[in-house]
Amino acid sequence: MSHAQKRNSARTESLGVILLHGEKIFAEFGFKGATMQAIADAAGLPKANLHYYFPTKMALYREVIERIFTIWLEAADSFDTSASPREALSRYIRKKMEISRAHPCGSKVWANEVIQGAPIIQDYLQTTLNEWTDTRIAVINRWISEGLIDGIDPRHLLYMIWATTQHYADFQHQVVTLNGGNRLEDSQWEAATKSVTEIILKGIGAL
Amino acid sequence: MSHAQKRNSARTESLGVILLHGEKIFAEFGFKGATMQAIADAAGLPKANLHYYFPTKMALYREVIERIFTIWLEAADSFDTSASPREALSRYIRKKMEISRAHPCGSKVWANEVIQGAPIIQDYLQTTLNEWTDTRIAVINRWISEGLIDGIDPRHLLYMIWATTQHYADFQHQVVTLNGGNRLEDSQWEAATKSVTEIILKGIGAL
DNA sequence: AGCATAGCTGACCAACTAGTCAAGAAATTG
DNA sequence: CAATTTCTTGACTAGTTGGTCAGCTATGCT
Repeated sequence: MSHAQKRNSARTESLGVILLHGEKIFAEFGFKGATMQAIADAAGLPKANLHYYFPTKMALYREVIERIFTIWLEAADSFDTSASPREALSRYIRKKMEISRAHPCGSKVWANEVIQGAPIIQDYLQTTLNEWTDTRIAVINRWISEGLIDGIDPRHLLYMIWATTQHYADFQHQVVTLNGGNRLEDSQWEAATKSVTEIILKGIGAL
Repeated sequence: MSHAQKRNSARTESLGVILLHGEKIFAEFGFKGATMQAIADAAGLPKANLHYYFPTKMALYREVIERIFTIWLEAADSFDTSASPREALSRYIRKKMEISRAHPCGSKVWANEVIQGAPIIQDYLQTTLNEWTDTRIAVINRWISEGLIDGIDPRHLLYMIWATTQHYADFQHQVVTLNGGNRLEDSQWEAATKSVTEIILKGIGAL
């Protein structure tokens, strides 16, 4: 490894560790409840080091939110508007379930943020999310007019998909507790994904 | 009003105001993020007055949680195990939607608590909620064996109902933003309730 | 009225928190 | 090697927070 790479990797490594544990602590305590000291302890770094990379707690929080939003956008793309309802929704639901499994803390930070009135992400909601939602509503309405699915309200269908898939991340603790205290296994995640997909697809007459 | 009633009403009134605004602030900032001063300001009382009724912030929080749990138990009872799937689930979903509308802050506090790993309500989850869930799973399995609904996994059906109905409370801000910034009207709540009920009932083959 | 009790509150304190800073360690460059 | 830049960190500060307490007011009782 060259010197340049060494230095660069030191920065990358520190940034990664801080963001990873920041996400965890913000997920657990919300913005106000999380402390820089707690994040520093979790990351195994002195608190002053965090302030070297992120001038304020808010700056770190924004970065964490930004990353989650990027991941969310990837899932959004999997909602293929040119596919059949069955295909498009199956893929979208599966992708959302995978994100819930791979990034539960990110989902929790997002949930916390929205519960608290979305002080930071308000602009995302009004612009990007709103536009994305409108295009998908149009697609779903087209499906309805083409007789591919029942005449349901597209908005409530989207809410149901979001709510249900994110439930497995945000309410992870409750799900685990009701699963006898054991984390969901591969097969249980697969079963959950299939259950959710089947009920929703059949529920809108897409089967 | 008699003297006894006056004194008693002073206590009742103060307790009610504190619990009401405590719920609001805890919903907005989580346990650690909420401050006694913020609750006091919201309630229009000096902070010391809160400590007269509740010795610690934790004691106030527990009381708030307790009240929400009571409301939740009422809804749980509306899941009539002797009714048909169609009737039992329709009534349960409607009740849950009504609670989301009438007690959004309570729902948010519950959500925050679960997201944070349920440090306070862990025992509720393991005992009361676990038992309630088991009895309902048994009922749903009976419906399946009687051919009244499809052979779905009861657990995931329950999660879907919880997630979707509570979404309208917990993610209220997101729902309102995507509704052009306007709170849902009576007719929109009714439409949401019907959409959710229809998709789920049809989705499990109960229609 | 006069005493007793419940309810209320301003002022205070010890603990904690975000953010600063100066001094130094490590890496990079010429 | 020496100069320069990047990175790291212990120690500090100003502001905030949960909780206390002595004294106050209002209510209830006889």
